[in-house]
Amino acid sequence: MTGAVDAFWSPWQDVALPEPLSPRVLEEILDGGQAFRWHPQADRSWIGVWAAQAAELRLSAQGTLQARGPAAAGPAAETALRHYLDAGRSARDLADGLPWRSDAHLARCLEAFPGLRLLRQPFGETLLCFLCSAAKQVPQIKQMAASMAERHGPPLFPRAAGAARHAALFHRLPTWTELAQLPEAALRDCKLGFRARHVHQTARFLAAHPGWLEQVETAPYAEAKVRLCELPGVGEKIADCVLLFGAGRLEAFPVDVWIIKAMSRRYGLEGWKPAQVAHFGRTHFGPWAGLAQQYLFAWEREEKKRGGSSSRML
DNA sequence: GCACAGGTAGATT
DNA sequence: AATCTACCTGTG
Repeated sequence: MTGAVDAFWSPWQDVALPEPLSPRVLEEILDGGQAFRWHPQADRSWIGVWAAQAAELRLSAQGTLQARGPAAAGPAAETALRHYLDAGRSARDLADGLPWRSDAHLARCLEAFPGLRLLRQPFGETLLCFLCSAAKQVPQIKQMAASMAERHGPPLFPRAAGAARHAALFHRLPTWTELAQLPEAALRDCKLGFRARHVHQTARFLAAHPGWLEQVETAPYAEAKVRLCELPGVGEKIADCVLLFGAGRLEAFPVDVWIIKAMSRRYGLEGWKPAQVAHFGRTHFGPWAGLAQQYLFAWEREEKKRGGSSSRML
């Protein structure tokens, strides 16, 4: 006998991942700056929404991942979740292709976050979230995404007992077509600030160019990046984030201030410009440079959280 | 009160 | 071609 509240969710099911995860690594995957729509719950589970999908994730004591979705979502949801998590691919095997044997710092990053993986997020909403990311920290980006979804994205499910607790959560983000209908002021009301103009103009551009986004998503990396940079508010960093997190292009190597600092401190690249760091990263880390970037990023964030003192020496 | 934040684009050296 | 600066807004 389960209560009415739990009738909303399907039973918990194992999600077979190639590697077990620690709570710390799961947090880094879901809340470490690649996705902005996962919310930690009091019981250490995570509730998240992507496209028209919703799921709750938790770890067993053994570090295996378990998931449940809205009962109404049906069996296709499991396939969608496995794709989103890129569950068929081993993060360890992928990371093994990085030059950790000759790079001691990278080696300790890989060791510190075993199983850290890149998500396969929907292309369009990855673009939207990273257009909002300029000069913002993760909690604020999450706030903007939540606000846009709640106000301008339709609810995923009819009101149900279980959904009521998280009613505000269970909206999908507005599509670019829907965004094109909104006045810029509506986006400013979602706390986007000057990013509202970028989102608005991008939406208008995409509305005027049907199929553009789909073409860019499947174009070769170099071409896709050039095209993305044509959008207002998209520069090299955001283009690389969209391609890495929203199109599975592991050769994309986004260079933000964290990576500048990391490369400066750990690799002695003091005073290097972003474009120089990007070139170094691509050549040093190789075809999966974007994966390396995620490990480096996780390391720096962790150190800051620990109040790392070495970050200020030299 | 004010600098700063996971950037970009246009102006100014 | 390299280096400022404005752009919104919450947080410290």
